[in-house]
Amino acid sequence: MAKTRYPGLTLRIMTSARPAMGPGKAQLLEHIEATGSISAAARAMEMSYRRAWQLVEAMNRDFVEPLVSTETGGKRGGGARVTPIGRDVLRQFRALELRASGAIRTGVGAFDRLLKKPIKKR
Amino acid sequence: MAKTRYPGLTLRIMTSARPAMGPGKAQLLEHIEATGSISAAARAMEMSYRRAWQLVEAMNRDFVEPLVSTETGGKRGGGARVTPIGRDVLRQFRALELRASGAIRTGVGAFDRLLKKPIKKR
DNA sequence: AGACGTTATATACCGTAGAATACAACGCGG
DNA sequence: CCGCGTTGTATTCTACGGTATATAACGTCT
Repeated sequence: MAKTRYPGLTLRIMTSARPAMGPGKAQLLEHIEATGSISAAARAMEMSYRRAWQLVEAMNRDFVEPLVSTETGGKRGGGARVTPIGRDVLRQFRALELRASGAIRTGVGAFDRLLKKPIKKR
Repeated sequence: MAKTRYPGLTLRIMTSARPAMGPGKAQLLEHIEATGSISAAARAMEMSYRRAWQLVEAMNRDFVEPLVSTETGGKRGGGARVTPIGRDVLRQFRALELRASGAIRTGVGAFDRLLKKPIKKR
């Protein structure tokens, strides 16, 4: 999964009520896509299973269709997959991050010079 | 003070350690500028004085010069003013928000159609 | 039948961010 | 000299987000 971060900014898409998509949920979706499991994704992110599950539940609730489908039992004991709309949401969000990041890149430099510690880059 | 929000996104400028500037601190600066007092700004935002003061302290610590200067005693009992660099930081941050918001405006529309509840607008 | 690794859910616990409260210092004005 | 409204600081309390833990249901495989 992409470990891409966008230096110096965090972007959150807000609904009227609460944050619908942000860096955390996006990364979780990527880990679920990579591992096929909520619990494996949670372990990879060093996040409790409960929290990961709650984030998945929130995403499935807030969007018109579930972003993650799950099944219990079976060969692997169960699993989770990112749905087509889930991949779509993820791709769109990453694109928005990139565009926002690109739009402010120059301005961030001036801002950086006013800070003691530099902007987060990695 | 400007009550401008940028529909659908929140932007935070991150240093290597922690968020250096975001919607909350920006709004606090505007209230301090408008009222000439940390406590009045806190009351206006329905925030505890302590929290407002901590945010001011963090900003004064993280930037090369204080964004807010204060004095105790005197006619009004004391007060706080946004320094020139403080106004500069605020202006730059609001500009960054605008540019980021503008850059993703079209994409946010597509995102919106995937959400049950619409994007925050006000 | 039983073991395994998941999802799904409940419950108890904890760490900490923030609120509430209290109080000293300051400086002007009555 | 005292009161007022600040800043600045310490202390206590509370609400809550998140962790840890336990357990049930599920389906496949041995």
